[in-house]
Amino acid sequence: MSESVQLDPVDWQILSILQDDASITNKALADRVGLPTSSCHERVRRLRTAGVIDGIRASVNPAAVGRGLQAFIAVRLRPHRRDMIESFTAAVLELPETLALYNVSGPEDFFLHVAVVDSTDLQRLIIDDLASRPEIAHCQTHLIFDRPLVTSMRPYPDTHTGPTTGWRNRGSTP
Amino acid sequence: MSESVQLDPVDWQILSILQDDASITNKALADRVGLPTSSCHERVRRLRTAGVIDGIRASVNPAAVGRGLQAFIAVRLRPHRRDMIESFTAAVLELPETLALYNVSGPEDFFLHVAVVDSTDLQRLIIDDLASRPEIAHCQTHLIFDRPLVTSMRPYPDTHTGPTTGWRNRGSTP
DNA sequence: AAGGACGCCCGGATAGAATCCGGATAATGA
DNA sequence: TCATTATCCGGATTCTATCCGGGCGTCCTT
Repeated sequence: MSESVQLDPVDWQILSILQDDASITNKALADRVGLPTSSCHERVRRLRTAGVIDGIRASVNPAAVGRGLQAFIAVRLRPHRRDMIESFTAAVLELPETLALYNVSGPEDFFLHVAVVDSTDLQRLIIDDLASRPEIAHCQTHLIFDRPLVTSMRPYPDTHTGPTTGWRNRGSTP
Repeated sequence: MSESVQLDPVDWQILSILQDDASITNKALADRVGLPTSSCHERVRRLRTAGVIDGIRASVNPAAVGRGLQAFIAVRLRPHRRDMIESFTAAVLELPETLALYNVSGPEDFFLHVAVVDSTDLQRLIIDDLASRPEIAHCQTHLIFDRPLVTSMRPYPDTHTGPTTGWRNRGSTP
């Protein structure tokens, strides 16, 4: 399912547009990439069934719903036992403040990305919901300044020397 | 623009569905929340113009395009000067490996979220593209195990005592 | 308390898009 | 060179998004 798929420049162009705004109509998308609607539609359908596009999602602006503050909380657990890891992740994913949880290597075990109302709310979250948990040994908080700078999935340039994801090069050279 | 908006339970229900799958048709969405299509459409339109929904985006599965490894790189800069911060962020956002860049408080200055082919590729990225930059004092890499657990933006339960985002409670009680 | 104004809900009509299908065409391998 | 296969592409049909007008409940004003 996640076998690396060969993508040609038009596919990447489609991905670039859809990652930025997937509410565009197929007709407008087709016009922008210079394809008939049916071909464009077929491309998108293929990208979805291949698992390259694994979902179309609405992104909610946390600040617009009163969550003006975001933070990363680096969490270190007590000597790891599988059941403790599972109870920790289950509890964290239930919290409405949680945006994402990353299990990472290094001195910290987890990076927890949260969106809260303000610093008071963050303090409450850490004290009541995290530090009180027995499986947590240590928490370090990193406030996120401004809005995170998010980019989209882009191809390596074709001059790239490392392991390549390949190109299909379907009839693009006249 | 980012003034906190009042949302009722139906709005949150719509947000929950659209954050999970925004490719759903308005008709199907309306059926799931128990509203006529026109009312549902109006709700969604309002959520978009209010900035609560700030975009509909396709999410690309990095593994499906040959980027099987993700990592956070915690970056510490040399004594901060604004121009150095700007040159650093500009350079990082140009890298095709960059997924997101967070400017954070704490001992580290930035968390850089990247998707690369494999550990060799990650090593190349750090050595060639990051450590070589004069404004970077230190990099600490945290490999991300498995797939990150991502949740969606959810409301606080109404029993929540902290600062509330409020409810509209539009005619939900017969 | 009564009146008025505003916002929201809702059904229907129309324009436009998504989707399917068959033939044409180019790439691939023997 | 020829057969095969995958993709491209145009058109027709079905479904959807979207707009519009009326009705109703609620809140504010006086």
